[in-house]
Amino acid sequence: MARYRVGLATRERILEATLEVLAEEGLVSTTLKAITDRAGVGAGSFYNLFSSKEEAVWEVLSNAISAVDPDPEGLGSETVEDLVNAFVQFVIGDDAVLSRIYLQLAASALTDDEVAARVGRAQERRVDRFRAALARQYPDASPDVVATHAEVLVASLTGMTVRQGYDPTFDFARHARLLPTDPAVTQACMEAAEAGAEHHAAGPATTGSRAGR
Amino acid sequence: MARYRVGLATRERILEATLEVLAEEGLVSTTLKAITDRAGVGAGSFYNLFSSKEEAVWEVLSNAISAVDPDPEGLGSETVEDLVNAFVQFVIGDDAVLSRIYLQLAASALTDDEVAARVGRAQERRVDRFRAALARQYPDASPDVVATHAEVLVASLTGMTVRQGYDPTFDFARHARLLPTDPAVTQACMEAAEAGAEHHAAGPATTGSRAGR
DNA sequence: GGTAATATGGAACAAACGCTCCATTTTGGT
DNA sequence: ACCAAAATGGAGCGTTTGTTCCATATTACC
Repeated sequence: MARYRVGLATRERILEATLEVLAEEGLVSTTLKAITDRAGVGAGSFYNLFSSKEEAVWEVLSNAISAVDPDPEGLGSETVEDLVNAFVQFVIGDDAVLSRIYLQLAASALTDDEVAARVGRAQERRVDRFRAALARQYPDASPDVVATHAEVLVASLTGMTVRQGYDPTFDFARHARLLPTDPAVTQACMEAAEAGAEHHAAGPATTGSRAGR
Repeated sequence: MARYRVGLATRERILEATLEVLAEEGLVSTTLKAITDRAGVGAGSFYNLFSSKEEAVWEVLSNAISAVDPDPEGLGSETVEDLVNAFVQFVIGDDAVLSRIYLQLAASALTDDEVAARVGRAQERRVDRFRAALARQYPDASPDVVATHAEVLVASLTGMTVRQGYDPTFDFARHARLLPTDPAVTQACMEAAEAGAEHHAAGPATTGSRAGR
């Protein structure tokens, strides 16, 4: 829709404004007026470049989604530490707005199937990369344990991102780097859980079954 | 505002409808018409009982927030396992709508300071209960390690709740129960991280410092 | 059963929403 | 310099939002 240089320039300006407004106002509260005001353009200019508000928003959101897992070049040699560090950068780095938008997305996934599908795919890819890195670093661990461990790892990072969202004093980087990377931890937990389940099956067991020291 | 029995009854009906609509439509997309239609009342009746839409919504949200940590009676004797099980019930139990609303809240905390404050307080209470339970079960662990472990534990559960949000096939209960409850895990991670940091300080270290198997 | 307080549904309101339309200006190849 | 194509800002469209107003119906106490 844009063929002159000025048009392409304002297009970029609009996308930038959309990103900022999304981060500040949230996904549903982002209005067209807020976008055009910040970009310094009229509604006519906007609709000359985008067919709808949704189109501009989705273009920004797609970038946010793919920005979670950067450096596709390092695929196949990255370590778990590398992936965790990339996640930390995503949350507290220069482009931290993206992680805020990502959380908005996760919330709207609850009520919007299309969003759920896209976020789900992105998250799946991320878990896969963690799984691959874990399998590379711990070749002796069983695939099942590695898969579960990757799942828990990504979930923990996501949860800390939420925490960081409403509590900016939370030391995200420190906590993120303290997550266990060794699948042996998960293996131990699985065995403990199994033993606990048997123990549970043995006696009727009240809800307050103590683990003790 | 309600003094007759019929008034109190419709008030309850409206709150119930609000809860349902909130869970289905999300926090921002919940409209007054959706609420009144589902409750089967006119707008006049609504404003006879509530001074604004926000008031009804907040009343429901407050309940959702406090429902995260039930059974205040068990305070002081509950185990970590108990707390995890309570969380699992919160997410996949009969009142699972509440966990959906809770996620919506966490997202709006990003753009609304009042929401952030309330969610933050609730989360703090929850971490405290985990910390207390951990300290009870592992009296030999250092308070600092226990605190960090509680933080990581709650974050992991929250992250899994997000996961469950956009992927209903995710086995929340299984993964939740596989989380490490022993603070020794966190302690080991802290020591490993410290060693890694020293190692990092020693050599200029590329981003790809391998952990090895 | 009379009566004042409360409850009820729906018409009507102003504000905000996404979007269209259009007169005007700017662009870029000739 | 010319001119068709593209870019621009803003008035205004229809719709939806939360809320108010009010005539009527119901309630509960004497």
